[in-house]
Amino acid sequence: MQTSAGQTAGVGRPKVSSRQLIEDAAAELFIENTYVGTTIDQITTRAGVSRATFFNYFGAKSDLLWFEVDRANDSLRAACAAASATGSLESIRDVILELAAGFDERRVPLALTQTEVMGAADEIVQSGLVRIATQASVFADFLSARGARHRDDLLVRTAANALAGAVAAAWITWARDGIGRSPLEGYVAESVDVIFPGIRAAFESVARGNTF
Amino acid sequence: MQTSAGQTAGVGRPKVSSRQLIEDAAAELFIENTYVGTTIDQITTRAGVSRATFFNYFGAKSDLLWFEVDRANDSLRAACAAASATGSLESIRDVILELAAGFDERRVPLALTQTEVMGAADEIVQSGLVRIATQASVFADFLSARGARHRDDLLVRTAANALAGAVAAAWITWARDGIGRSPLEGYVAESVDVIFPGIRAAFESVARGNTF
DNA sequence: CCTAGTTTTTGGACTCAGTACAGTATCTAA
DNA sequence: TTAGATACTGTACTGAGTCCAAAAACTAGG
Repeated sequence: MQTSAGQTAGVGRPKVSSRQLIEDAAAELFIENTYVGTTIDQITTRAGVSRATFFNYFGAKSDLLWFEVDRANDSLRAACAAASATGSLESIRDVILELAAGFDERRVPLALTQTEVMGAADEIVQSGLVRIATQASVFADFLSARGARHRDDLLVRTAANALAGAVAAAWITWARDGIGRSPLEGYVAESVDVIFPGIRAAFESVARGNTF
Repeated sequence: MQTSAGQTAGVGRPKVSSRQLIEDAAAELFIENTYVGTTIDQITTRAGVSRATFFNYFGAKSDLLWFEVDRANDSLRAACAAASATGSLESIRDVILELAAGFDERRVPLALTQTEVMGAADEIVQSGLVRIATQASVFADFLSARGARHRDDLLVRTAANALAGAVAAAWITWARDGIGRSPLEGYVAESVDVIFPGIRAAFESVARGNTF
């Protein structure tokens, strides 16, 4: 769950490229033996690193499935923080679409290649759901800042969850459509636009002082 | 993950009330030692049952946190199946509200009492997310039947996820509001009505043959 | 060169959830 | 009584995740 940049300024024992080694070894082994059929021991052995080191870099085995998404979520959080200062409520939509547009089409998350192979083990599903929830949390922060409402407010939570659900639907459908699909951005736009007008209306209604 | 009704028609060794014994022992121990601080061994020992029996009744420790919700989801699935034969798209809203109205206000899921005590361990969050995903899956089945579209269709998925997200937002906010809150049904209605018009419109637009 | 301080890496012991399965207990039906 | 069915138990195993003390590799300062 860490994304440590690892800028060792000089002091202390320097990092070996452990993180990258582990990621690569894992990617190989997942292809050979599937995610479930691969143990952390095998990964660290192939990476030429001790098992304990694994947990210096990753909080859980399932983190290996979601680097791309985790990085994307980091970008999302940054973009939201920037937009929440200046932008309107509408800007959340823009941020979401930009993120989708900027996502490297060729780097489909490892997780999704795994679900194609086998029927998506519980562990994979759950770790994916965590990422969706994380995204919802980012949305909630943005919306509560924009709407001047509490983070736990029903409207904020509803909007955040619904948005995250819609985005997830788009990403999953896009991933399932396989090679030859149209760009991710279009999927996300379609999906979000089903939901967004209702959210906009609700926030405007609240802003006008109607009870909610 | 099972909810076996356990109607032993007669043949075979009759069940002792193992399931109930386990549930009760767990509820006690969770209060005494919290969820994370309780092991399956302790639960089965107090229940006077072997550890192996635990896994005859529950697929995972976290299932103990969600009986009520799992039962509610079973009802939901049944109601959706019934409604998908006769009702309109609108009936999904009715089903959701009925479920909320029928939920025993005093039986707040064990999970939520746990998150109050401590900061919601990952395991608890994840098992909760699984329930939300299950609900989304039920919605997707209904919507694909009603809309004559495939279960993996982008619109179906979007609507199902957004609905599930909205419902979850309502339940969580309701639970957090603690004693003295207004009925759950009101929360759910507010939440769903932010989302639902957009979904209705999208399905109608599709039904008219517009590209989506 | 030596030393002190810092950070990464390692090895090993541990807990606990979840799986597998063979064997036993308790019931019904014939 | 016996055969078949189902519920329960004991036991052994795998593997994820935690903890911690110690070693390794480096820098800076004397």
